[in-house]
Amino acid sequence: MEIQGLPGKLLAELGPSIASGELAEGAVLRIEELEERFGVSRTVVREAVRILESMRLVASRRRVGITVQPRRDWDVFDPLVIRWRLAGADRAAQLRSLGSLRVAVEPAAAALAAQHATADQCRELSALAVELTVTARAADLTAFLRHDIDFHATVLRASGNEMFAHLGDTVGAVLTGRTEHNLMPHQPRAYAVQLHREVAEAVCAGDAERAERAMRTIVTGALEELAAELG
Amino acid sequence: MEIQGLPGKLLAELGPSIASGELAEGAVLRIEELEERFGVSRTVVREAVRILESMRLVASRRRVGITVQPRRDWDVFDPLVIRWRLAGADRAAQLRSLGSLRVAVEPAAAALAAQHATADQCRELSALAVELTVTARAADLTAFLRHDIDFHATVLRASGNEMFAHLGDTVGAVLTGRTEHNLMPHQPRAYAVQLHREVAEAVCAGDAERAERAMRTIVTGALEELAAELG
DNA sequence: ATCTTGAATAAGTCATACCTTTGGGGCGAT
DNA sequence: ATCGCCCCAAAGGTATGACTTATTCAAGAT
Repeated sequence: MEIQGLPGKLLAELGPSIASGELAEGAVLRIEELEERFGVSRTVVREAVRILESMRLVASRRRVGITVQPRRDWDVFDPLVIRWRLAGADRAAQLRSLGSLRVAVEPAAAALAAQHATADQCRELSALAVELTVTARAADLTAFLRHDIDFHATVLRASGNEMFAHLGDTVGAVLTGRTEHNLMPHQPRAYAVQLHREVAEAVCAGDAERAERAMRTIVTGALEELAAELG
Repeated sequence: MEIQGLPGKLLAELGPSIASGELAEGAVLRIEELEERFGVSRTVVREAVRILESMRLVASRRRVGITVQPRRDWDVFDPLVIRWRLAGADRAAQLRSLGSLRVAVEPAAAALAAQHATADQCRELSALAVELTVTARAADLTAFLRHDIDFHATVLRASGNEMFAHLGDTVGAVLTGRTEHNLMPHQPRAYAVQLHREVAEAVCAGDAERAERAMRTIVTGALEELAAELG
């Protein structure tokens, strides 16, 4: 759990309820009601609500209560909101949004990585590319996933752009979700693995254009598979 | 102010202090100290701190206090964090990050917009392109800025991707900051204006490739100017 | 019908007491 | 002198009750 303590418990309950649409836009909660429902004090309820408010999932107004806000107001970049949506009924929409985001960001990150990656990061990318090849061949999806996440996170980090770097976890969540819901081929496609190797090579060689192209192929491929899977 | 009430006051003070580096990584605050400093109750302090914690600007530990977290942990996509950084000593770095993000996202958004824009959005884009032309010629920077922000926000919204759409405000903040700090030519370049018209046209014509290319030219140009300006 | 006013309601704030965790110092054993 | 254990104090975490303030809604006046 991200946020600790009792407020975290409330969040873990309320956040997903709202993100999944179970608590629809306009639904009203009251502090007192939440106190009773969770058996906690006002202090705790208020802190949890404040956090939801800062994510714009809810708005609190006097004499009215705590009302669930329309989706378009939600802070869709908040890591918790993303996780909650991925876990619930909104999963498909969230995956689509993130898919497009990846298509936009990851190729650009790869290009920057080719210019800014440190020697260590190059070594790590190369090593991860090897691991991907090995685990793909062995059809070890768990290890493959771990290295795949690591690979993309490393590229994003190597871009030298802090905002790109922060998308590492989010991309990780997407990949995890994809594997968990069997949106992945039973054995990773050799072609995709080959592209990862190419990204690693190009980044290490400082070839921004090739890195970008290879990465774009990877993420557009992923997006297409996703679209096919989700209809 | 985004977050209302007394906790908002604290945030408005603490957030910028941290974002600007005035309160450096590792600095320790105590609840009691903040109570006295701001003349508010524990409840209020705690709620403000909770929010800072959810942005990962600080972490709270028993027996230690509230410690400022290293930059790399910050939730750099949080709109408030972005605004605070833009307002303070971190402005240059934040603008650079956002510049790269724009280069990645806006062309992709323009391409999607060409496929998904509604008739209304097309009309709005066209009208805004006209306004840009007019206000640029009149060297009315204020009106130009307003329409420029609106233009980019509309393209992002028209992409049909909620995450892209949410970057509208952020891009607006960047453009505002650029104008306020005279990082803009005294009169908007005719060339840039022409590119906006081209984006509008291409989007309305459903020509994704041309829309993407024109938008890419705009944002890479902005990034280059920024780099030149900031060294 | 419209405006005013007042009462009811729910969030916002405060003060205080108490619980829980944890870092660090002191003490003893080795 | 060093190591390890234990206990205490410090600071955040939670609970509670009283009070304040804003806001809605409706009743009554115009």
